[in-house]
Amino acid sequence: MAQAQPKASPLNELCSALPSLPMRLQEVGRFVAANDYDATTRSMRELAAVAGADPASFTRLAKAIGYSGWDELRAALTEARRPAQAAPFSGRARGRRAGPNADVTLVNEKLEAEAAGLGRISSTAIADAARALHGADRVWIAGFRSCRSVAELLTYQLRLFRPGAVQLVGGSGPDDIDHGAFRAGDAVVVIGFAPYSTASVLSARAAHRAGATLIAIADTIAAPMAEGADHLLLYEAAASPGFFPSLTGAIAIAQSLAAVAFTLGGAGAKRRLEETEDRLAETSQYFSERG
Amino acid sequence: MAQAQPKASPLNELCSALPSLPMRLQEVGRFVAANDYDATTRSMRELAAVAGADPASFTRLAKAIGYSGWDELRAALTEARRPAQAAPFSGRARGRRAGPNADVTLVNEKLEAEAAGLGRISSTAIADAARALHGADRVWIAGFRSCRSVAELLTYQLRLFRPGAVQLVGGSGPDDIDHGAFRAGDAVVVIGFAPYSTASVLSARAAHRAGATLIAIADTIAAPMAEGADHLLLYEAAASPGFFPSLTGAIAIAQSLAAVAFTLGGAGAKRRLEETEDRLAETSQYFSERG
DNA sequence: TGAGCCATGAAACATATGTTGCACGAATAT
DNA sequence: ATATTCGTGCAACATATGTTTCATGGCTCA
Repeated sequence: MAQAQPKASPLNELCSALPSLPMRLQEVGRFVAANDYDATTRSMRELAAVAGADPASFTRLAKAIGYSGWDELRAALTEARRPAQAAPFSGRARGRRAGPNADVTLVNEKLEAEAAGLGRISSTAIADAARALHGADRVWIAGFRSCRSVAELLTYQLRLFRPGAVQLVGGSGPDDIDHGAFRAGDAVVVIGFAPYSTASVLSARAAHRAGATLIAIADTIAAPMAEGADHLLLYEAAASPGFFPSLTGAIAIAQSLAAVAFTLGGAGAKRRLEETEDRLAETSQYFSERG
Repeated sequence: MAQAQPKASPLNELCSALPSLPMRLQEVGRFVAANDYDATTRSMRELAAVAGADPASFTRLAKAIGYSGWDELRAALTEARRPAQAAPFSGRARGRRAGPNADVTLVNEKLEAEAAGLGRISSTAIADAARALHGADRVWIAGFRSCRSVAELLTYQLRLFRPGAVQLVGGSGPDDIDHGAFRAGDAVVVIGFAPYSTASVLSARAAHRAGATLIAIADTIAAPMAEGADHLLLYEAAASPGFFPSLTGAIAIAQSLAAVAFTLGGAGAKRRLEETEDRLAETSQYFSERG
């Protein structure tokens, strides 16, 4: 048992220890994890009353996960919650040398670059495209290979409030691609970056040929699916280090697109969203503690 | 003339009342204002020791500002510091003012918040998880509903250099879920945020039960799939405005995970990636101008 | 079935907590 | 100059806090 986590957050060690604990302590532990702010401020007895448990359980919980008592656990939690001081943080220096922490450095740079990339997305272009999306009779979404995840996310979110009008191109496999279904009045969203998959380019061309509104999400103006696009949403795929282009920007665009389209949908969209959520909840797609 | 500030924060009323207080109470009051976090957590006597004052001063300070005692002041400070609750989906869709550029503003806010959220991802946790991924015999990836897109992206990227070892849970539909397939030595990645889909929670539990390494990507430490997780990667889903939780952070984590796992794979991973790309190119999955 | 173990709740314990009364000293008013 | 008020520290108070102990009930294992 090589538990070599030198400095884990108290909540982490709590959660990882949960499953091996007695039932009651699990409940209490979950309560603490879910209400960690109150755990640090209110008293043990108050917590017990709200959680519907015995005060002693908290002491036992603390001891069960290695602390000397509730006081010590609480102290650890408060320290973990302490707001980030405007600290000098000498450690954040950009040491680039490859050492045992080369991985961490890689991740840091990646995240930094992606955060910067998000800033270069054109919000007006997104708003325009969303209006086009809102006005379309039907919406088709095409993305293949690594872009498939973006396409599916956009499809999923749009379907929440436009159930019948949104279609994922090739949703049931490669044979499901029917570019002939595009019509004038439709909107087609094509997502892609270099190297561009053949299917995405064909989708874009078919959309253009059919007279549908073409919305391209791509990494370059020179992208093949950008030719003849009515709306072109650009993001930086190559900016971040790593072996593979980044999709963070594309995801951000997709989400913004869905969000704006939703607000344009107004009360009707809101109602349909609620209906969908209710249906999901009723069919117990969602998990609840009381199982 | 009544009070000009109808609903001032406790700290504000404290500061505005400071000048008219006795010297010693001013010192104590300033100390409380400067260390309000400790004021809510540490005890009165501890504060007195650090501030170099008498414990009674705190009680007197509270009464001087209009509270019944230190307990009441502390309670007010505690409530003021309470973190903003994450509202359910449809609940947060309301309340957005309609204007000519409301859409653009919405997008801007969203992108800004997401860029900020990326900064709070723990890169060391990702590096650790990637090592676990690298060491695993097989890798299972579970994500459902809106998280499905993240799961698919991670599956796709990992498969590029570990073709046989990576499996998407439920890849061929809901009937394809076989939690019994998890074994010790496997790694299981579960992605989810509130409201948590039942399938994801079941996957996490099955992984834990099977003795597999559980890597959870979630929005909260209190997430059900985080229980018993060997690696917990957190991102901010609720931070950004919009009708739906943001997946940008989860995508960023997935990509970083894949990137680090790839570097750990070394020359072998690089070779397999090249093989995969060559194969895709040969079968004309990729578009070329001369195509 | 019986013995032992463990989880759990209630009550008793020692202690730390917030509060209040008191004494002393300085500043102010008469 | 004396009397009074007010600010301040100290110490005692009543109480709430975290902890521990004990009795009970359910469970497992022999």
